[in-house]
Amino acid sequence: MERDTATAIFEALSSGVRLDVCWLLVRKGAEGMVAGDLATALNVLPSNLSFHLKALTQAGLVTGSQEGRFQRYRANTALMMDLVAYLAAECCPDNPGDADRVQPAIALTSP
Amino acid sequence: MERDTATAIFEALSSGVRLDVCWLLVRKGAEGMVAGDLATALNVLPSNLSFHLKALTQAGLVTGSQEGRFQRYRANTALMMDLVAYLAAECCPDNPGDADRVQPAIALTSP
DNA sequence: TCGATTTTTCAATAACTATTGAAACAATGG
DNA sequence: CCATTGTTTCAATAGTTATTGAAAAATCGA
Repeated sequence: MERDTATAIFEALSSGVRLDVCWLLVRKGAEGMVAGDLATALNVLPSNLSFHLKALTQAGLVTGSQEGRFQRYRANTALMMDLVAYLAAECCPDNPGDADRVQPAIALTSP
Repeated sequence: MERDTATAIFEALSSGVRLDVCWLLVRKGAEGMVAGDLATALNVLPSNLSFHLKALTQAGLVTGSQEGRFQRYRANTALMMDLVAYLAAECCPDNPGDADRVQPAIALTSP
């Protein structure tokens, strides 16, 4: 993962509302959630949620698809896992340069 | 890790300069780096670097210690690994609720 | 088609962030 | 004690971000 991609994703995750959206959508899996239900569940104004969903979409963390007059959003778990791998690789003190060796960094947190 | 802690860390990592600082300090390990050397290595004005180091310190990602008239900074790799564990736990679609099962999320990126 | 529903866009505002150069502060060495 | 070195603070500026309510756009059901 490139540095600018990483910073864009981190910026997208730097808001409580957006973090809530992401983790809620992750838990919903392939089913995802419709914008209105997300707004209700998170107690956020629809216009404000739309603002945050746009940011998350531009970062690639969620995708939206139209269903009639509803807009369904789903988490991009593949990108999220890419981020985990990137972070693990960079945080591993004896960094190998890419994300091939993520195990050691994880092992230290859950031996 | 609590949500507000996570958002604070993500915000700290949402700048290219701060990301560079973090990964450079991680690679330096316990030796760390002096502020001036960091500024030179990253080609950033000292006053600007100080601004970013302050942000990273407040987020807990780096620590500073005085050495004579130098200020040495080191990465807080423990917190970084906590973040990896948090992310992995939240991104794992069948989220167990905490960071105990990070392996499955990793395995998908490097089978 | 008409009215209702869902979502996005827009405008206005307030607050925050990054950058720069100058000044201030702190510590050292002569 | 003074000049120098390293770092931080400050002020000014420009750009960005979050929030709200109103309006607009899109879709559906009757």
